Amino acid sequence: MDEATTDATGAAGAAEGTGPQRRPAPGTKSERTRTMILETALRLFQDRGYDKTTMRAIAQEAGVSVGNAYYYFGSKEHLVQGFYDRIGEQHAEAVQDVLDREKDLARRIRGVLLTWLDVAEPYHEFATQFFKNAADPESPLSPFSEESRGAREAAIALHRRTLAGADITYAPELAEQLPQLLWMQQMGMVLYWVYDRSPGCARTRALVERGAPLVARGVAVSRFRVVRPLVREISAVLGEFLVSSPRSAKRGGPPDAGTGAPA
Amino acid sequence: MDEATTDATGAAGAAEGTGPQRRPAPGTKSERTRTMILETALRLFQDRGYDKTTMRAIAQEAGVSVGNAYYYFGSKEHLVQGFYDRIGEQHAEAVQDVLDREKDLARRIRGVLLTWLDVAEPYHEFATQFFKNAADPESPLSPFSEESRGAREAAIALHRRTLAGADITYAPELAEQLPQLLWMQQMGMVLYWVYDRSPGCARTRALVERGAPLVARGVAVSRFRVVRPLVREISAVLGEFLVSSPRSAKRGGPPDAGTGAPA
DNA sequence: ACCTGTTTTTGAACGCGTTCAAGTTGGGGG
DNA sequence: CCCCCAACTTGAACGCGTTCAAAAACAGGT
Repeated sequence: MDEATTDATGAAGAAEGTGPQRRPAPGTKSERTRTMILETALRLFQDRGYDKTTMRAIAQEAGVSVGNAYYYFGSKEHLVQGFYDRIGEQHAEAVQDVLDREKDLARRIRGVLLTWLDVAEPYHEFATQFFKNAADPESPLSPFSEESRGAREAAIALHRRTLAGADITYAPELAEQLPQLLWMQQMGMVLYWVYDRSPGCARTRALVERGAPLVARGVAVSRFRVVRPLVREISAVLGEFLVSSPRSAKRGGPPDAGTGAPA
Repeated sequence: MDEATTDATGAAGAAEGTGPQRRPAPGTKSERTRTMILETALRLFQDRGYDKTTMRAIAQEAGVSVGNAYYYFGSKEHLVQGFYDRIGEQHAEAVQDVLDREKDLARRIRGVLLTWLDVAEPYHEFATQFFKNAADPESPLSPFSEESRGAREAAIALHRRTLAGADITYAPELAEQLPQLLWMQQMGMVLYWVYDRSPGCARTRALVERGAPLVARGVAVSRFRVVRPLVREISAVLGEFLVSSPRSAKRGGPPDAGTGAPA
């Protein structure tokens, strides 16, 4: 947190820490140590929960020293990044089925979201515990952070495919922002999911069942006369304030979110 | 966090901790100590930020011991609750002006939100730091938590007045959920605001300028034919899944959120 | 005044995430 | 073979939030 203290050692003086913090060449011993630590951490997280898993325990279980873990991972939070990627990949794979089969937008959205819930289910309890870190704007775990960009764009791309393969027409002005909107809907669902304590996350599932057709209808309705100016304006605002994939992050503004209760 | 360890002392065996944790009778010495600690904490938070303010510093500055601070406040987070109430009250007061003057819904919403930004501005940096705690479902700071219920319902009531005093008609089915929807819009804005690093939070203000009329128009449009079934369905879903003021919290489901942008 | 029980207050101690100066290893040039 | 520099590894130590047994202050009742 304090950049000042970091380079107190002087010495190398390299900007951001001394360690590698990024994957070393595969096959090397270093790489094996790294994945050993990561695997151990993820396993313990899942077993005991995030808070109850101590860095000391991770290190011991992985057969290394505490300091060594910090050589490869900047913080405890950085260890969680693995989950993002893992879930994202599994989701993308599991969703293929639905996208191939279904043509109806509502069904596609429903399928994509429910599949995500299936994939993420094992991590539910664990997710609850580290969710707070994810919400911290400074944290690399934030879905809006630079570090999460990869996972985020992959997810948005997935929603683009969801829309592309559906047999509907909607206001063309929305074409660009819609995938992001769907992604935000997903983030909303995740938020709900994190709070959800019903068995099997039944409530979240119910929300998806009800919400998906609703969103699909909203999209379909966007081409009608009465709402057209509204849609046009919405589109403009979204374009200006939404998380944009290529640009932003340079400008003064935040990475960001939307106006409130969209979807 | 571990209830088990708490009553290891046995003794009193009272359920939730030994201390009072709620306001003692006013006027007593105890009460003065309590507010002394609270005031000191809030001051230091604002001066140095949340993370850099240590419990030891708070205790020392307030002229008590660390343990004593914990006698009155269950945790560091509990000390922040004061901000919620304070901002809420100041907002409610500052907003009166706008609600008296304006009749147009868009202007009213705009005014309410911008006023909030004005009131909260001094705490922006500080808010960024403890926002992560607020996002934790377990935390008493969560806007959805039981402990925040008071502040939350007050805020929703404020939005109810915002709607009531406006010269528009909208789909009657929405009457019940609309205030909550506006509250969620506000939560969305807060999310954006927390991430916003532009000077004077100009971007958040711009978002409000653009978003407020948009939301107002959305509300107005709700009475048209084409969207009527959609509105009806939306209303039903919201009613089932939104944070409800009186009920919920008993049922199996989560305290919860809506489909859209998180809080 | 004194005993008695409750409320308040203390500060040392615990376990945690994290840091750092010092150590070990490994491999390439003399 | 040895030396050297970088990559890697160590574990004690730091500062934090939090806990707890014990001390102090207080309030009646006798």
